[in-house]
Amino acid sequence: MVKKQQSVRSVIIKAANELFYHNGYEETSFTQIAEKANISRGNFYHHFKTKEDILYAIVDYRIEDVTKTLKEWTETIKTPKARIKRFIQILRNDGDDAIEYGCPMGTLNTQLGKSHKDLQPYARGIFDLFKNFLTDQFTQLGFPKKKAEQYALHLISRNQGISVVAHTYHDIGFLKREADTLDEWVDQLLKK
Amino acid sequence: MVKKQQSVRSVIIKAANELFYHNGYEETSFTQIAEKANISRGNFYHHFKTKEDILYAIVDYRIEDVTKTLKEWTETIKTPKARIKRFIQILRNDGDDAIEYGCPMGTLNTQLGKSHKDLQPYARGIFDLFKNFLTDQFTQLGFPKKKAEQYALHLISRNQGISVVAHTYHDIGFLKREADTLDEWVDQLLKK
DNA sequence: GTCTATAAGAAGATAGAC
DNA sequence: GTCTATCTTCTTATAGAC
Repeated sequence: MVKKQQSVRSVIIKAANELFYHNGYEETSFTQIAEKANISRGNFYHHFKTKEDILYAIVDYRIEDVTKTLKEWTETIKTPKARIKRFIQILRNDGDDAIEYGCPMGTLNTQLGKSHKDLQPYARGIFDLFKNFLTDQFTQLGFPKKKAEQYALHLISRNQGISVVAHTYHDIGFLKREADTLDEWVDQLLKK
Repeated sequence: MVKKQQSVRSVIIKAANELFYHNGYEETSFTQIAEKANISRGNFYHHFKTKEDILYAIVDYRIEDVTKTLKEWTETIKTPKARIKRFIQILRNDGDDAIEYGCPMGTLNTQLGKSHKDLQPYARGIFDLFKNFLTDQFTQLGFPKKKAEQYALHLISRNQGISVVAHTYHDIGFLKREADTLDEWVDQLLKK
């Protein structure tokens, strides 16, 4: 069985993506990325001209990844309510990483909001994917567009807060308890 | 009227505190701090031996500041419920800064959680002040210790989520709407 | 495309004069 | 205590051989 050859560019992006998530953007050097990707520092510059370039590429990579995931959810999960609950389920599934490193989407935005304000609007595109997806679900449940959007942002906000506190306290129990509370919030809202 | 002379150490801490909040820890250089504090780079090292030293000093400064604030709240605000609502009110009062830079407490922890894992537990001390304060209020309202602590963390979590999303979208309307929703949550909880 | 070698600059940190 | 001058190390980035 032949494993599909990954392009060097793709290997670099995946290495950098993980390093940025674990150690932060500013704290990650080209040396580290090159080592993790098993290429020389010089070769790196053949694929990416500046450090910002790779950040853009990483955001694109994540957007592509999330888009694929949400498309799959839409196709395989039948009801809007179940899709909303699937979003909440991310907290439990990725709980260990969230405890250790926070939410990949949230921490990237928080960091860029300080060090690279020009790039932050671009990174916000990942939030938009979830926001639009959730808004769609609430709209399909009969809520007017504006209300649907507010509920979508509310859910994302709760999700982000849980990640921040769970990360700060390294508390997986808190995370699971709050995920349950979020599920209950959805149940209450849709019971009316 | 004579203005009280601030110590150089205090001036450095305040300058660094603002720079760390606005631009991030790793992104702030000694040159920037020295410029803002109007001292030479060399003088800086007379007061702080390493960059970590100043981070510890900043956390101490913030802890002192928050401790003073919470003491004042306890003395001037009569009911536990009103004190809890005062916590929520922070969102509205500091909304403009939150939109621009996020929550000072949350973003510091998020950043240290990546770049300086050893320092993060120290910075968590600021969270603990609010956590203990809110736990006290819920306890005084008759909730058992464990439940009181869970509600305290729930409130902090909601507060953090609101800051992250409001910062990401630079949306003050969202922040105010969600602060109102949090107030309602408290009303509902205490109505029972 | 991939490499080695190296440049140019900024960072944190130190030494020592005043 | 405060300054200027300097050191060392690490960073991003480039040049040019293969």
